[in-house]
Parts: sequence; structure tokens; C-alpha cells
Amino acid sequence: MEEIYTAGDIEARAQQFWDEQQTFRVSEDPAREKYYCLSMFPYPSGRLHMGHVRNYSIGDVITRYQRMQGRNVLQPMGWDAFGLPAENAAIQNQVPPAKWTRENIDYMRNQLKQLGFGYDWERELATCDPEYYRWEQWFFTRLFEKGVVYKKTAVVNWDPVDNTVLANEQVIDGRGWRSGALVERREIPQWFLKITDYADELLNDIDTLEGWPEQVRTMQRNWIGRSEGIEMQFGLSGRDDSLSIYTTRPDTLMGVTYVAVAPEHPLATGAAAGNAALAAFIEECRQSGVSEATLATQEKKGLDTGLTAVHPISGEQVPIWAANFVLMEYGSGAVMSVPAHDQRDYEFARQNGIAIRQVIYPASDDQQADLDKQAFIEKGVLQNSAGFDGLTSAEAFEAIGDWLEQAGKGARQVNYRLRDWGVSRQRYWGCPIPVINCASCGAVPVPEADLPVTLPTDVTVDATGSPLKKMAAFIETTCPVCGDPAERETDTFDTFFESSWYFARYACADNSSAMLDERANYWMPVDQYVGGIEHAVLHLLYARFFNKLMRDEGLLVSDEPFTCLLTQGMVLKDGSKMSKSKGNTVDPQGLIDQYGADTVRLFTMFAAPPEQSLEWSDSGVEGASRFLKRLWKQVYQHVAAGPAAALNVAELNAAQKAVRHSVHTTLAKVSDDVGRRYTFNTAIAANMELLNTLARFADDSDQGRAVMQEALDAVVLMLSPIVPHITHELWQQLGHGQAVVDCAWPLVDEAALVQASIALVVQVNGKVRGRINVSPDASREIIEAAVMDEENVQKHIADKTVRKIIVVPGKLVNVVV
RNA sequence: GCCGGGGUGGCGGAACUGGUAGACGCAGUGGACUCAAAAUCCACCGGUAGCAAUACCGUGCGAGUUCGAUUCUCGCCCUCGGCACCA
Repeated sequence: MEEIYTAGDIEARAQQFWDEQQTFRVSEDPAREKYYCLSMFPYPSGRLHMGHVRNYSIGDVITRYQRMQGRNVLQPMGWDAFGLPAENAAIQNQVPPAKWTRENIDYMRNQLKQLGFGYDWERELATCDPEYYRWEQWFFTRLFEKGVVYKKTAVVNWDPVDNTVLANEQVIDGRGWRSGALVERREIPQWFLKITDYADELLNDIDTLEGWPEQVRTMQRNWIGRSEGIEMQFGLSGRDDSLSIYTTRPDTLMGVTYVAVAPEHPLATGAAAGNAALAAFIEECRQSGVSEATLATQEKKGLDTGLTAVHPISGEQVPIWAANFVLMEYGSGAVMSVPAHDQRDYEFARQNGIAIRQVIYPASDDQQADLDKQAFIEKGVLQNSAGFDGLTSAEAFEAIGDWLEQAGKGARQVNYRLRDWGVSRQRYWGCPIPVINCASCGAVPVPEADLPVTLPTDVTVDATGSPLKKMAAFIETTCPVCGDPAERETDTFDTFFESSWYFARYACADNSSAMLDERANYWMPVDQYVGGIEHAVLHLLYARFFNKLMRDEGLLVSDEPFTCLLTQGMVLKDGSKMSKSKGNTVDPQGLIDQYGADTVRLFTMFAAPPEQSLEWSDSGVEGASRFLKRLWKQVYQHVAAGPAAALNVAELNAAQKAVRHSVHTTLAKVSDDVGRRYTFNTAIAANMELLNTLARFADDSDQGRAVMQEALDAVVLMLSPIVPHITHELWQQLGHGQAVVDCAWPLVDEAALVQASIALVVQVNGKVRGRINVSPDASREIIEAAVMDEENVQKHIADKTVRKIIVVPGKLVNVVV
């Protein structure tokens, strides 16, 4: 055995071994328990960043640990290869997106291999492969036939200078990122998936996701936003039609003093025809981005349309305002406004001189309503509400609901905040939407025999929008129904489309005749999914939705795709997210070259628990490297002295027993940390502590060396999922024939955990005043007597009377005076 | 603005179910080894007072519950993630 640890050679040898043995190649084996561990696949942006290293290290530790538990473990890897950055790179460097993407994939695949992650590379997929995206095109046409997809107009960010649609992130302070032009809202026709049809199931099934973090489940529930309310009709003065409005607070209905509609609402745009000021206001509202964060934080503005609505109960005429805070996408694009009982309506009414009418009064004395200062938003008792006076808010909800239903002016309705999923993107580098637009037949799905609709890759990309829209050869086709000349759809899918089913495709990535086959039902659902917390809502909700769509199409049997979810925190440098614009990135490659993959993996696992953000530290990496050198040295010194004798537990002296006790308490703790808690940082810390103990244990006797052998074997096995290369080598050097990657996780010897005496903390009035040593089975009486014997305890009791003594078994004693 | 997290020594973090605050590591200080340096090894390492034993203070801020609160409750401050076209 070499005396000095050299990561480079060791890592190359271990990786070659796994490669030759096809260690991580798996197939279906009904006789064994399967375990599917999946990390979110990366966007091939060029090089791995620290977030990837962290994500994939976590997944690899879990994978290797589960292998040691004897399970049939699948861990695949692939590429989320469509997306905006490839187009940006194309504009900047005149390199076609396909070429750029392929080169990035090749480079990053090599980096993943250098890091020693145990993937089954046979299953690798890239979403920009026609062999991959043809199946989502096929699936879309199935959904089309079923009526799950439909087309409607929706607003986008429009850059009037570059004449292109911008992503929200390309809008900076209301201006296009390249042109600097003020962004406009523009309505264009787009394809939607009816995710709202699944809103109830998506909501209810959250309850079954017990392996998910509670915060993610809460965020998804809030995102879906189920509410119960009343949908009612406000009449329109001087018109035959009416205005549909939804409210969750019908108890406040008699306090309505105006109605607000979105600036794009037909009522507002209609009224603008004869109203220059209103037209100017609507135009002004059009000059802003579409993101909800933008709309919610901008100054609340509105203008009276001059139209009036008729209150469904009182018949009173209330003004209709156009307001920039009402979203056309949400509900009917109109809201009733009750300034007395809604803070936003209150501020808007104050600002615009609209009446404030209180109809809800506090039900008890602990509540106060001061409408000179703010709205009273609590529930209470109704007044000034005609026939509903005296009812509580809850009673009024029912009474007003009944009244409206009987009058034919409204109905109880469940509403969702969730909106249907718009999947059209006016981009080049994505999966073409398989639709042909025919003048006489309308939108027609591309027949299965003509799939895939292949994305042309020989293109020049510039800042003025998708090159597809200028490619006659791509666009011009014939209608599959009538055979007349027709035009191909030039929009591509939202890239969330690809990432909504890749997890199932890994099970049968080689199938060229079907989207999924029976192997998907062997591997699905994913047992452990690992990825960034930033995907808590969108990706994870779309993937859950898609899984249900695939189930309903008969492609899968599971209701949910991911049994357990681990949301990893971000990697920070100097307190903020690493990014090129901040210039605070750390390139993993340099660290791999300098220290080796094991050091990088060890540091990322040690610096913080997986769910927390991780603060990068170069000197911390140095520390991780030092630990591996010490581990190497400890094994080297042991091995250099020749083979150890067999362990005979009955012959051990007190010091040897103490070391064995440390080994097995560490083993128990690390098994729990790695297997249940996923706190790899504390698992590593416990091993560091144990190695410190072993370094102080100098015992050349036969049993001393036997204890050391058992201890080093345990440390190597415990660390092997985290630092697989060095432990691969050390395990051989410790005299074992089997590769460490194929070993079983070590078992705790319960007998080694038993101790002759344990230390209890002694408190007086909750403050630590000393410690006592007692036998683990000492009675309460013996413990109390020992406590009272303590000098420092007596001093703090002094002349006071002992009121009670609290004994927490195995931990502490608190004397209350 | 709305939804969800987080805040503990000089730094990253530990304390798992309300029970010893600061494990482990980094940085630092002192020492050993060396001609010297690096590396390595040993010791110390929250603040104040004290030779020490020990005492008091201390987990973002303010209240509360409890024998006991980093942990639970309420209010506030700061910060990070998401907000439907970044992935």
C-alpha cells in the first residue's frame, strides 16, 4: 500500500472497475425489492456548477446506501436539453443550438463520470433527441383527441423593437433585455392543457405524499388554491348582458360600492371607444410585463369606465372601474369591491374617492373595526344588509347564497387559483407542437405515422424571434384530413413538457415503438426524487399532472410519480446564489483536478444538511482533503503492521471496550443519519470524531489490533457512499476480496452499546450545577440521593425547600426549589 | 404584494420528540518537529469577572407558556426561494 494518498490514480482505478464490472447497470428483477433514485436532470448549460455537484452527490449517496441495503437500485441520468440559453448562446456566438447543446452534453457527461456517480448510462436520454420528443408529440395528439388540450388567447411580453416574445426573465424593469424597449402585453392564440380538470385530484393526492417535505405540500396546496364561494351575475345598466363575478365573501355583498374589471376586459375596451382618457389608461396598462410579481407590486391604478353595474340584491347602481390589479387570466376578469372589508379595495376607494360602506361588525369585544384607519377584514355580524342583518358571516354565506340561487342570479361554486397550463412557446429550440393548421379543417393533429415532427437544426438564430417562422420548408405542408395546402404550427412546447415525463421514460429509454412499456410499472414510482427547492411548485406540479394523464391513457398504473422528495438548498458564495453576473462562481472542475472527486463530494456533503443552503468555503475543502489524508494514514499504519488477529470480545480490556463502544454508537448514529434523516453532514462529523478516537488508540496487542481492524472496516463502509473511490481502495487494502460497492451496510452489535455507568446532568431550577455518574438501571431513589450529595447542588438549594425533583431517564435531573 | 423557508461563536454548522447551547470542521492563538518554511502533531479557542473553582450574560428583536425554550405560541425586523415564458 502506498504511504501517500493520491486521489487521481485511485479515482481512475475505481471508476474503471465500476465501468468494467458494469456495477450500476440494472434490469428488472421481480424477486428483489426495487429502489428508484432520481436526481433532477440538468440543463446542459456548458459545465457543471456546484448546485449540480451537490444535487448529484446527494442522489449518489442515497443510491449507494440503498445498494448496501440489498435493493435493486436504478439511478439514471439525462439532459433537459431544450431551452432558452441555447438560443442566447446561438445569438451571441453564432453557433447553432443543437451543436452547442451536444458539445455541452459531452463535456458535462465526462464531468459526471469524473465525479464517480453511479449511473446506469445505458438509459441516458436527451430531450432534444427526436427519439425522445416524438413520444410527447404522440402523447399530445392523444390528448388532443381526448379534448384535454384546447386553444385560446393569452398574454405574452412583446418586445416592439425586436418584434419578439420575451420570457419573464428577459423583461428587466419593464424593458426588453436586449432592445431596451418598453415591453407591451400582447394577446396571441396558444395551446393549453386542462390541468384544472385535475385540480381536485392534484389537491387531494397531496395528502398521500407523506414522503414529501411539508413546506412543498403546503406550497402546492396554496398554488392550487381551492376556494368555495359564489359565482353571481351583476346586471349592466342599459344592456342585456351581465357581468359574472366570483367571491369568497358573499357576506360582504351588501357592502359593494364598485366593481373592478381588468384593463383588457371587453367592458373596459368597449367603453374606451368613446372615452379617450380610458383608452389612454388601457394603453398605459398594456405597457407592462405579464408576471404576477410585476402586477402585484406596481402602484394600484384605475379609471371609472362610466359604465354601471346593477347590484344583484339591492338593485343599486355601482360604478365599474378598470383597474390594473385585476387579472384577466384569473376567474372572469372582474371582481366586486368592498372597501370596508378588503384592504386593497379600501386603499383603492380612499385614493379614488369611492364610498366605504361597513356591513360587517365585530362579533366580540376583542375585535375592533376602525374604518378611519383600515379595512375590517375579519368575519363578524352583518348590519346595513337589508334582510340579512344580525346574521353571522357564516350564516350570511348560506343565506345570501340561497337568495341568489333562488333569484337565478348566482350559484355556489368551487374555484381554483390554478390556471390551465399554457404550453405554447414562440421559440425555436424546443419540441415542435405537432399540429397542422388548415384553412378548412382548422387545427389538425399530425397523424402518428408522420411523427416525429423533427426540428430543423441547420439554422441561424438571431434576436428577432424563432427561425422556424421564416422557414417555408418547415411550415408548408398539406392537411392530413383534406389534403389541401396547410401550414405547420411553428410554436414549440414549454420545456416543462419534456421534464414532466422523463422519469418514466428512463425505465424503457430504448423502446422505439412505444412511449412507455411494462418496465415503467416495475420502476415507477420514483422512490426518492432529489432536486432544488426552486422546483417546489411548477415542475413538480406539472410532473404530477402528467403522471395522471399517462395513467389515464393506460401507460402507467401509479397515481403519483415521486414517493419521497428531497429538496436541496442552494449553493451560495459570500451569502448569495452563485451566478455569472455576480462573478462569485466556483468551478468544480478546478477542485476536482486539484483535490479529486472524493474531496469535493465530502465537502459538499459535510458543509450543510441537504435541505439547507450551503455556503461555499475554499478552506473548508482543504479541511475535507485533510480528513481523507488522515483516514488514509490511519489505514496505512494499520495495514503496514500486518494482518490483524480475529476479534474475541470476551478478551477485551476496558480501553478496548471503550473504543468498540465508540465504533458501535457511531455506527448506530450514522445508520440513522444516512438511512432515515439524510443528514450526511452529521454522519461525516461522527466518523471524524471516531477517527480522532482511533488516532489516539495506540494498542499493538492482538486484540487491540483486532478492535482497530473492526473500527477501520466500519469507517470505510460507512463513508463508502460519500467517498466511493478512496474507500474502494482502502477496503481492498484492509484485506477484503469483495468490492466495497457490493458490500452490505454494517450491523450494530447491541452488546457493545452497553455501558457500566452513564453521566446525568444535574440542574437546580433549570440551570446546570453538576454531573453525576450512575448505573444505567439506577432507581429514582438512588439518583435523587446521589444528586443531593452533590456539593454544588447543596450550595444552590441553600436554605430553600425542594419542591420537586424531575428525572428525565438517561439524561438529566432537575431540582426545583 | 401573495405563498413558503431561514436567522445559533470570527465563519460553515450541531443540539433528532421541550431536557447539558456551540458536536464536527474552518479560521485564529500558543507549543513540538525543522537551519528555515510548508506539511504534520499537541493544546487552547462565545462574552464579562476571576489565579482558579465558579458566577452572570448569551441562539435576529419584543412578549408569552413551562420546573426547563435554539425548539412551542403571538407580534415585529432582516434575508432567501417561488409567483405560471429561466430551468
